[in-house]
Amino acid sequence: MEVLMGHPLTDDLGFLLSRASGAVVRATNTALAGHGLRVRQYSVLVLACDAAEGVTQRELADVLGLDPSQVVLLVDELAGRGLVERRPSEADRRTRLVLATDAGRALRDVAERDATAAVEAPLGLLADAERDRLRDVLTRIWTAAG
Amino acid sequence: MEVLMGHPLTDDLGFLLSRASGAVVRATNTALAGHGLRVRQYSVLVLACDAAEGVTQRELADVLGLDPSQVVLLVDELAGRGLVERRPSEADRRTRLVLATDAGRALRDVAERDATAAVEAPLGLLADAERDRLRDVLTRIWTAAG
DNA sequence: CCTCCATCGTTGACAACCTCCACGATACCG
DNA sequence: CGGTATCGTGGAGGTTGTCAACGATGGAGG
Repeated sequence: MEVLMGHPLTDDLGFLLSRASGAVVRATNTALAGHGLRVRQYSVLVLACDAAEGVTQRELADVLGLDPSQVVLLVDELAGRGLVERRPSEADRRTRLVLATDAGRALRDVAERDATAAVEAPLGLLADAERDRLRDVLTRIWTAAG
Repeated sequence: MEVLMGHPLTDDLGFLLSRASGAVVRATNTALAGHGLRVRQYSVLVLACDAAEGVTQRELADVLGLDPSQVVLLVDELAGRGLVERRPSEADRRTRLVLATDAGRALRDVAERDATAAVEAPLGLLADAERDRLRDVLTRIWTAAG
């Protein structure tokens, strides 16, 4: 069918996706700048804090949708600040488990407050049901694109 | 209340947004590579084709959420390939209107097919109602973040 | 008319990011 | 034991994001 609609581009889901994502990332970055963090680093830190047994860098790359070589640099920066540490895995000596330090967990807690506050403006106006629905749709898009 | 939920990061809308966006942009970029286009350029081209009277570069920057300096380079590349042209505005001589050429419109048509086909995998599984809802939510996020 | 200030496009510099390729070390399979 | 695959790492090259200037033009107020 595809009869006349509004602006072709502002109807394109891919465009709307990247534009909204850019805005949110921008806001989060400025909020995290006070802690010397960028969103990428913050994401790695959260994942490290979240995994009691540590996370493989390969797992980080898969979850974040990044190239493994990027993860190396991110973990380097976090480790250089003592927020995470690399521990060799006993099960598979190729992998190095990334674990959050106490300093890392502490920073994550305070940074999380600022991060959520920063996206309160764009995302806060969504109803709870809408947020759940959006979460579901975005994860489905991600898995379908894998 | 904020009681226990799933993975903290995979519940973060900002993260899900940027991850899904990255996947879609990646797919679109590889699809457009055959035409020598990237998503940015393609977006500019679409907007230029869409505006019969031409678009100001400032308008392009606003709609795309980009820095004006980026728009300059994008239009340069498109103009260098004869896909768009810059015409001085009579109303405001500071601005230069970006207009699509016939070649630009022709390329846009064929590129659009490949672009939509590329995102068919991640976005095709969404029902029409879901897509409308997603469009609405994403535009609201964008305007709220402005 | 003239002055002050805002806006548009443009340029340049710099950091961040993405993509790809290659390598050593280790694991796994036969 | 030999061949193949995976993990982390490094490097190269291109793309994007951010910011600060600058000249040219427009617009408002005296």
